Amino acid sequence: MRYSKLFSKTRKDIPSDEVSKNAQLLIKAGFVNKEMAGVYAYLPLGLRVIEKIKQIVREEMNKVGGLEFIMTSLQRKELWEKTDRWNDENVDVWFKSKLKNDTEVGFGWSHEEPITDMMRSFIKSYKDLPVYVYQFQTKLRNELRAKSGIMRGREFVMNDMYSFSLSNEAHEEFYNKTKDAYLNSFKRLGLGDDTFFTFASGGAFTQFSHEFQTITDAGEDIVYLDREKQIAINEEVYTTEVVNQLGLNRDTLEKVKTAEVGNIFSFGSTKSEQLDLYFTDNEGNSKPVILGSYGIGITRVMGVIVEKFSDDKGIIWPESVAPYKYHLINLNPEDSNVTAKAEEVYKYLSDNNIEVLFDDRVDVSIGEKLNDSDLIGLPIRLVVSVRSIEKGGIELKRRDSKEFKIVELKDIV
RNA sequence: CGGAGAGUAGUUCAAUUGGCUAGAAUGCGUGUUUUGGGAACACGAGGUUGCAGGUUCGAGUCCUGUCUCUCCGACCA
Repeated sequence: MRYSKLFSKTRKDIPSDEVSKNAQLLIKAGFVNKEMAGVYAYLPLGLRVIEKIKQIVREEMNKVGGLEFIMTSLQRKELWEKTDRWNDENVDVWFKSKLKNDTEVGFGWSHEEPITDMMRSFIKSYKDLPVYVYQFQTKLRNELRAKSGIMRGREFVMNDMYSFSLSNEAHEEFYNKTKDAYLNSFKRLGLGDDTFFTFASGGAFTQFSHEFQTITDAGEDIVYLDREKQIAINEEVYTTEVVNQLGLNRDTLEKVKTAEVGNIFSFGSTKSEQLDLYFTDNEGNSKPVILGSYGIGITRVMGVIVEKFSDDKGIIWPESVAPYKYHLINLNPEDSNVTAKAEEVYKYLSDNNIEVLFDDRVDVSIGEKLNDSDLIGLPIRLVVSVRSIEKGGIELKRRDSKEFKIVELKDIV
């Protein structure tokens, strides 16, 4: 991609009303644009990051047997009335509207009810189970107060998976596989070292639900962490009884601030019973399907990554989610030799399907190009300049390092 | 939803007690110079001071309403 063709620009100043680090950096570097409080547009660079995150999660969900699909944003009121969650007193984040004929509809803040209802058409027999489906959906939530930049918006991208199993044992097995898939996802997303499996309040069916909490000051949760055992307890269920039950020692737990990046939840048969999702077992008995719900906040993960990986110059993307791997700079576009060499490098990388952002701008100062490169934060910077050619080639520098070396074309990849 | 604060150029901010043609930086445009860390100079464009109403000889400034934004709290299945 040629930077000269990219419409989004870096900027020196950011709107004063944006205080969160993630949104400040993402706006400054030209990844997102704020539409209104808690609502952000994702520009070409930002979208590439989202797609990278989605792809990692997609691969992990596929590994446990998930099938990708996509549900609707418009939802029927009746379904949510069956579970008593249409009422604004029970769910305070609804966006609601009306069809022209006055039929009330809701905008999807979750898809648990619609998917459970939809499965009534497809799950009739024990032979139809299990079913694991997931989607990447824009969720709409009428938050009373949006905050923390892209980490808590009114419109955000979420990966949600739903499991339909024929017994608690079968559910349990899938649940644990998914837990590992989640941990693996966060590892691949660059958050592995600071993301912990966390016991949290569970609702009616189970004592706990499980969250994946990433340590960051930008978070909104407090957890008590046992680093050795790699598990944590959310403040909301932190009691001596729970500590003992989990075989932990209160004295060795570390209190840390975290952001919830994922959540997995067992519904048992409660929701199936409410929405009438039953199957016939091999003895002809009618039984409720066992449900599980699993979610990863895609855009929140992006925000957390920015919060954690940056310095005073800008973002430092983990390689797995960086919009491009290489940031190629033609530092002296007025010099025909330099330009020819830079174009050669660009062609070489492009021909080999290697992701590269090529700063080919001719009317921009050297300092601005170098600063933009630090701000955007791609993993590897390649500079072609009069000086680099004198030294024998291309200057290669990692974003997270101060050292650089001179390399030739064939050494880049 | 409770509490607090703020809306002036694309952006960041000024503007004395209510008083001159609402300024500066940055960004943008043109030109000259410059070239390894957001370069220098010159010229230029850019505003219904969020919106509506009111008080006044006179309102960015005071009053009323309204919209929006931000922060703290509550909420976050």
